[in-house]
Amino acid sequence: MILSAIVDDYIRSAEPVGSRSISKRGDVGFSPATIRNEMSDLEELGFLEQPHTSAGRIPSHKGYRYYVDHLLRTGLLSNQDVHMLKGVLAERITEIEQMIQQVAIILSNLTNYTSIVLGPEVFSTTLKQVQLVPLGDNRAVALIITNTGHVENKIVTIPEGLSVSEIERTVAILNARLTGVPLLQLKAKLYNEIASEIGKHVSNYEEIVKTIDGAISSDDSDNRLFFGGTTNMLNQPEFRDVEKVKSLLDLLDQTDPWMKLFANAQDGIQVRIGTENSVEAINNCSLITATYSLQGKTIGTIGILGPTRMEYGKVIGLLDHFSKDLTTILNRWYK
Amino acid sequence: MILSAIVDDYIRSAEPVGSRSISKRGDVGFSPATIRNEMSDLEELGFLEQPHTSAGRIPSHKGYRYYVDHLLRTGLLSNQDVHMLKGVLAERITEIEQMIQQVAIILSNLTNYTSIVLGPEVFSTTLKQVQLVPLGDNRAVALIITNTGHVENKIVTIPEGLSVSEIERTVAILNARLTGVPLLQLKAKLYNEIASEIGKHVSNYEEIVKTIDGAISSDDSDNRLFFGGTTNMLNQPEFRDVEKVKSLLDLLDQTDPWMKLFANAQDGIQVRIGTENSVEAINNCSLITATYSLQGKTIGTIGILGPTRMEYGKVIGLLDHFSKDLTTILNRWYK
DNA sequence: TTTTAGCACTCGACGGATAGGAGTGCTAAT
DNA sequence: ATTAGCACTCCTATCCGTCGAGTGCTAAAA
Repeated sequence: MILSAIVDDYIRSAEPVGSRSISKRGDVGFSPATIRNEMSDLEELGFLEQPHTSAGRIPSHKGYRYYVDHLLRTGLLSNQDVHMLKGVLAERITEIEQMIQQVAIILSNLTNYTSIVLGPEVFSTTLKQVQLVPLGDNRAVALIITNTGHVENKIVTIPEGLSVSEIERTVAILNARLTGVPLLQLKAKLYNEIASEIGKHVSNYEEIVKTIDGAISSDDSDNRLFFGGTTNMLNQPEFRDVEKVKSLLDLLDQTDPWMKLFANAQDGIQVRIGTENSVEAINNCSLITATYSLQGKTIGTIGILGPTRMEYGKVIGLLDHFSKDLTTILNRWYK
Repeated sequence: MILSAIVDDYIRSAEPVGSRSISKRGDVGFSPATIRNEMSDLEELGFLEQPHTSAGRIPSHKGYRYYVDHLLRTGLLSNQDVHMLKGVLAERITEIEQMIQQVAIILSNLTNYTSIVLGPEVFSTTLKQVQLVPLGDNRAVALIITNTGHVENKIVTIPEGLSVSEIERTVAILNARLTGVPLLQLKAKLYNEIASEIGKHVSNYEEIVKTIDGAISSDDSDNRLFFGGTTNMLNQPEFRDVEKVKSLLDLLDQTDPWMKLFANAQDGIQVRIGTENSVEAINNCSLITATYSLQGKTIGTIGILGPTRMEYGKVIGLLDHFSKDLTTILNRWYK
């Protein structure tokens, strides 16, 4: 009970909390002296730490962990929040990416922290259709359409001396053989199986295979990561130091670290506190993530990054609600 | 000569410069006392200011302006820089936007300031071709291809009860009548001229005009602005205060202010110092811009944002070189 | 045995005082 | 016209004393 009170207080004030202020709150019916004794014990057990002698206590990582695992009462969403959520998700949006970006913005607005949203994962996204649209000048637009409704276009140069019927046949083969194949496997499949088949129908197939290769090697791996409210972090007192701001912003500019952080995401809500995050720049932050899915398969992650001193209850409640709503909407949409 | 020395020194050290340190530099052959007299005069004329009595002087906005207009010797690019530049621009890139983004990154790396690049302007970009690619399910991908080589795709829902030939006819009309029209005028033209013509050939033309409208109203106005090295600013001593960092970063998140700042860009290099920028958050910054063009028409802007205390000579030289190279390459490419 | 009151002690934050130094402005000499 | 010299100003850093929040311990109370 005392640990819970300390964490709550610290989350609100960002300052070491002393025995007297706990006692005065009313929900703990003990005198400061008693609380002091307990706090001393809690410190010995590793749940609290003291910035210096004769200062109040602040929760340690272990303390936060215990708080999250055992003491937390997940906050219910306010009506206002739910209403806002409904409004956004109800909008008819044609592309999944637009929606994802919207989600990132809303999340950061509601929490005042930074949100990170990972769009549909490449390895569960499959090819739905390939289209080639001629532009003249030996150029064409290759359209790669995925099962998540995303359309990607790429300009390709068509090899010399290829007849229209040859091109049509090639596209037909691609569609027949590659539909339903995960994007990540396209390349392997192209070389292992399709290339030879194309060779049967088309003359200089080496050139054309190379062209296809260029078209399908997607370069949008970094388009899948969206951030919202990056400057919200600057409001937190733990980022009053410009050096820390810089290292965080530099991190937000990169893609790789986030992929690693999100890679081992299990289904459901996950809370990683401080050094539990493998990236050093956010060792005094906590990252809470939730997954969303399509047709029973997890396809993406939404997350909130805040200081370790973040409002776990509220954020967990929000992410839980959000991820479920997102899943529902996506599934209804793609039926 | 003395003003020049003071500005140079201040740019390097970021600290008020005194008479003694100027005298010691050697290139001004006077004693501190003489320099003091001159400095006093310069202050009276408004070129210098004193943070407080008995501190050194720093250049005022007027001082910077005079320095830039009359005293500046544009720094030549180092061989290294030129080489790096060539390397990037030589790469064969299929989309103009990729190149623009590359440019932003390189600029910020070379200068250690923040770069802002405005891609091909909507009002000089014209439509080259419209294509409709059916997806099944009453859905299709509309492709909008511009003269700058950019392809945009949008998913549209085709109104019920429209025959294939009707659709084909509609697209043919669009291509015949809209090719060469600036993107910004598409909408007006659609309603004023095309709608009635479509009406002659197609039954429920209201629905289809609405669909076309949805497809051509581009939402990528914010895709045209690229930033590079946003965190570079944090290295500058004038941004040791988190509040300033926040107001700058908030500004970088927006699009509108930059459009306004870039709107009245004339051809060639333009230097705007401090409060000459209409946006308050960058009143202690300078913005240097240069334009690039295609077929003689200015189509975009590249710029560097730094503290007023920025290395004008180096940056101006770099931007000049860069914008010319960019123009050359673009023109060669689109011939 | 648990809880509480009392008290001495610690340590950081805040404020005033002081010394040092960089730089100026003025005057008189060169 | 330039320079040396000197008094003066004002910022910065440092030291020191005070204040207050908070602890830890001991002894008394429940």
